[in-house]
Amino acid sequence: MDGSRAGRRVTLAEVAAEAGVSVMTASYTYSRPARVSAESRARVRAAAELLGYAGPDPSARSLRQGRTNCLGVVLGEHLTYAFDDPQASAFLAGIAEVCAARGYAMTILPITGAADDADRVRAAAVDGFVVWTTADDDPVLAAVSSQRRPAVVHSGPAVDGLGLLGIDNRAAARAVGRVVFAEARRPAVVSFPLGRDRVSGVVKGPGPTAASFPVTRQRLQGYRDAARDLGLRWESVSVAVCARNDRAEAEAMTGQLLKGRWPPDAIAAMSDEQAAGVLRAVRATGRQVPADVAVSGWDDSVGGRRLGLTTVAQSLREQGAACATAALDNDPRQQTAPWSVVPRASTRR
Amino acid sequence: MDGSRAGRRVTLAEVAAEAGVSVMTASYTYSRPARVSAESRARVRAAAELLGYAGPDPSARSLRQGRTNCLGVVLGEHLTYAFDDPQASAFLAGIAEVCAARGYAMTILPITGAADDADRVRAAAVDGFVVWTTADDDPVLAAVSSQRRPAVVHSGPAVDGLGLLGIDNRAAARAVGRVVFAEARRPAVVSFPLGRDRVSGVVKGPGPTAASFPVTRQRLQGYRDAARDLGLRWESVSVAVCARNDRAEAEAMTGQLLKGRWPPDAIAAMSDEQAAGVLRAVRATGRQVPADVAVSGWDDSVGGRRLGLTTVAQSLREQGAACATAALDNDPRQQTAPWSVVPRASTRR
DNA sequence: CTGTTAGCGCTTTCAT
DNA sequence: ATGAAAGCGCTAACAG
Repeated sequence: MDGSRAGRRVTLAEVAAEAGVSVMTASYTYSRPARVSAESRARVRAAAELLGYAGPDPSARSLRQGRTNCLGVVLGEHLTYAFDDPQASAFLAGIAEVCAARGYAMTILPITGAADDADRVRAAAVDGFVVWTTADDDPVLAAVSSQRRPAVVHSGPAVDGLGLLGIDNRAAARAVGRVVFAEARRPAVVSFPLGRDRVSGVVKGPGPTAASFPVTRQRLQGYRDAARDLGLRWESVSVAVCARNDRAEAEAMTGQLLKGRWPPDAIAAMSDEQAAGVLRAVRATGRQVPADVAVSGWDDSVGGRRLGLTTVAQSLREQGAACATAALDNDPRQQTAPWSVVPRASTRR
Repeated sequence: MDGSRAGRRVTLAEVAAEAGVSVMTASYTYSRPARVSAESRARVRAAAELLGYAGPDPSARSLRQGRTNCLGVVLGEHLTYAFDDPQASAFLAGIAEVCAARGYAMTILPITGAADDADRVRAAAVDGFVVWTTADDDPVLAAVSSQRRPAVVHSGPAVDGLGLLGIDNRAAARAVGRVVFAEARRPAVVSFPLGRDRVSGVVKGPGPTAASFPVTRQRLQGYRDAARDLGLRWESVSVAVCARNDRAEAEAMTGQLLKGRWPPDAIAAMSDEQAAGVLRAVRATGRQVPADVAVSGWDDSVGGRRLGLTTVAQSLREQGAACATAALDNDPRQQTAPWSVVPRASTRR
């Protein structure tokens, strides 16, 4: 079972000896070749080749230089799930772009929701962190914060001393809510989970602290603002909380809403993915969109565009890039990213 | 611009001094707490808290222990694109799963296609590599191979001494080709790019060495096998080579094929994403699927399922997990993953 | 352009 | 249960 690729390490000192030069000449051959004569360089290269030296040991170099050239990415409890979420993937792509441009590697930390997550954050050989949005009570936030390394949290929660970057979710939800709830009498929301327990179910007009995911909380507040702007009672608005950002679950939850005593005539979802499920469920009951039920999504995805979904446009890719830049530049400011409402045929105006 | 999170490092020695114990007692407090008396442990913890010590420095620990607890992932020239590709994302999710379970971090290397890619591979502080399939002539393969660390290449090219894991693309293409080309007289293929230059265009019956991406090459060979099995001349089969795995480009290329003098009556694509574009282009000309044109995809994606696409099912997620396991276990074997043809309504039988 | 010295922060080894 | 010594492999700083 054991392969042959565990050979004893060759050191720079051995290469230098073989080449008949000092260790520093060998070292400079790799780190600053211009400072070494062409002849020495050639001898060092030849010796390295002969001995099978694969270049300076990265850990030793990191220890000496005091930096790793790695940016850490904390995906909260999502982990593998993040790769399934197109928005999270776009965010990672943005980080990857910046890392590639600056010669940094991108270290994704294995968060699982278990108690030892904090240890893993502490054990990460990285120069800074980008944290994908998580819940207020997520212990990895404290672990990141206790490191003396720059970190930026995407979309919250805000942590003292750490950067924060994202859109104004409340304002965006209010804006799109006004569009989707226009001319409606029984608005409803299909929501992301409220907290890390990811309990699903329908609640009525949840209060401003019902959700511990800041993104969910702020969007709910924005939808509430929109409802009130339009003279609608938030307290009677049904919010179908889904455990995951998932088309199938949104479809099932919408089916429930439509079977209720007060079937909604406008549904604001929190992603285009969810909204696609909402559309299916609405049409499955023979209702027309937007005449009978208006629907809005979030994220302006390719799929949503095809479905004619009114949505909130934002660039997770650019936000990922901006988070990475801020983390690598040790810039702990709060930054606000742009967004816009894209009205399409799924809403009444 | 500079934040306050660049404080001087606190060392274990300082913590030990503050706690009034030896450095080793402080060290054991972190690495093997059971070997330290409860009292010493408490004093060390208190001293660490007081001084703001965030735990042993990962680079120093890596240097001393000779391992990093990081698995490197090489995405070839794709990099950011990999996050857009659902199959690559699934593969990464599989790797992430294994890494999380074994307490490893997952380091994605910043490959850009530039000349310094090899340096970056060499500079990676990782214990092993998983390489996402690339072209025969990709220089990062040599860079990975020259490291004395275990590595597994997904789907090829095969590299001496490195592990190899993937499905038998040729056999799978032959099998699905027999289904989609059945009863056809003018089969065609919508293909991934042939080489790293990613030139697009239509070629006729390309030979078995036309492609330097092994996956593309093997699938083309399999489609050729299938054509010949059915008594069709491969030399007259049009292969529309796309630059990217992308719905829009496949749609455009298919449009070209259908406008030609010998419009195809069966089209085998290399992904469900491409096949979705093929379907749109076919239907845009008023043709029926499969009566006028049979279509097949590859990967058994959720979207493909909805479209009723005949396809090849494989689990990239499981393959990612298997690659990670093999790399971490230093197991350089060649392993073959399972696949199956899923016949659906987009083909004639 | 090249070499010497010192030490990055930690853990292995061996002793007590 | 605790500690002293040694050194992982490399490069910053300085001297020649």
